[in-house]
Amino acid sequence: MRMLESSATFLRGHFSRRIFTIPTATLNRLINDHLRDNGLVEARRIFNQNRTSLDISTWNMMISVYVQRGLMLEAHQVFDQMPVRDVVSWNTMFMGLKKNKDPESVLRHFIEMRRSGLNPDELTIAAIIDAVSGPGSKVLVLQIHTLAIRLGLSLSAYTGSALLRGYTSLRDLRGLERVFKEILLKDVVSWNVLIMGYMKLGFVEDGERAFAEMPERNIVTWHTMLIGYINNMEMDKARDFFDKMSQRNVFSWTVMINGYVQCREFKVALLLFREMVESWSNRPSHYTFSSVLKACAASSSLLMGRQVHSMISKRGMACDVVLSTSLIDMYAKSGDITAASGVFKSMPVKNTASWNSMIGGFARHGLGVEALEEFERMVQCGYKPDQVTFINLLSACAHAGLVEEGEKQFMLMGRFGITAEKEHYACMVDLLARAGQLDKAERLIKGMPFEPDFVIWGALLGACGLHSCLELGEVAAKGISRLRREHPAAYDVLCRVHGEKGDWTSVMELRRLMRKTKAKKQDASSWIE
DNA sequence: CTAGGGTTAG
Repeated sequence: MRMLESSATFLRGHFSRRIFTIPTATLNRLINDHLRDNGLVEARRIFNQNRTSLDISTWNMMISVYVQRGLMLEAHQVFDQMPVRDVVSWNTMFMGLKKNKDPESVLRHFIEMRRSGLNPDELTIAAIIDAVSGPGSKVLVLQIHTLAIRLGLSLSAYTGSALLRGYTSLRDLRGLERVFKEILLKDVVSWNVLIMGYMKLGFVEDGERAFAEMPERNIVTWHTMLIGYINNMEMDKARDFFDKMSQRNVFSWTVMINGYVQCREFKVALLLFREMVESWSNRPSHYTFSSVLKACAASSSLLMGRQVHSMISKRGMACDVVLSTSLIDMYAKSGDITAASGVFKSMPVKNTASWNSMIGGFARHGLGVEALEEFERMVQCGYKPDQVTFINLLSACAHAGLVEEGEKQFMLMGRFGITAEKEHYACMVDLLARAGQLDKAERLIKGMPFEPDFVIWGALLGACGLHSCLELGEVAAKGISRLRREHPAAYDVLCRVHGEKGDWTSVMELRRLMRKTKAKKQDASSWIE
């Protein structure tokens, strides 16, 4: 390190007096050494001082470093100042923009690159395909594919894997298989992406066939299959596959546990987590804990949640924003609002989701005033509320009977650039109807910019039950039955209840059922039997 | 000098 510093000083000293060129390799090594030692600032200084004699690879390396650290502003700055750019410069920028989740910019820059007369290479094609992949961009994927063919790049495994992803995003099975056949030397990644494509399109058996046929497999292959089974809701196959895996790591366990969470098998998820911990084979990661906390929250397993919390602390695991937010949610959903608030207060860094969890927690506990206060603090701290914030806030008002406050917040949503969605209207209908302002609720429904859905009619119906308003209740019930084609299962429930005319206790029952459906909650049950 | 595939929060 000292040697590096002295050589930097040496270089600086000479440059102020004379002009001579340092070999590119030396400069690159010097800058690189500084970067390795975290001396980004120093590296930049050397870079700036030799600006006039820099080799293009040095420029590219500088961009790459910024990109890798997520400093896109700096990367852009260097990129803009380059006297001349090559394909590597562009590719590095594409990767940065992609990491920054800015596909439009990737496309914009690509057009600019083409205008400058440079030809794309494999990496370029891959980056562009990823940027234009998605529903409704069929033409672009096909065009990039055409371009790749014209440049003779479509046969490579690298470009091929991107094209496979592109056709998967178009849900084009034929295209997927055609591209795969075109790849000259198929490597393990090509096969993995093919399997992923089959699984995403729902062709589980084709995925299995490819898995059997492929010449070599790695752990990602196994994970691709596992995730494929889970997303196709083949939980038995997934578990069977998981049990047969020759090697397992944290990722494998987490995927399996999270799979059970996704299909609402919370107890099984927690049992598997326990198995993982007791086997001492792999240490849970942030991902694992996050999934497990979700399972605790959804099954109101407060004791288990507390155990997980202390596990996180004992392991000295950095409690990041995501994990803390999971903890808040877990505590709030399993009834310990004090603990939720404690975690929230201890967070050094918060984001919108953390605030939402906290406000949602207050709502759940009927603490409308606290929710409103927390919302005020959120805005004062400069955090931007989003759709979810207002759903939570309005439902807090509804639960606490704060009609005027709720109406006020509903009106103020636009000031934050948020337009009211169905969920917000549902909260408002619930709020007004519960408070007995049934006419107002009805008028709100009529004035909505969309058709009322099951939840909205349900809220109204329930309140009609509360306030013994048969007439409007009939309207709501009819509204629900009109939706029967969309919600056959819900209609069944309704018919069962509606058979007993005038029995509003049953309507309350229905309303409870509907609320449960909306909240996607499992029956409250404890981890400790 | 750039390097493709697998998972988290409301």
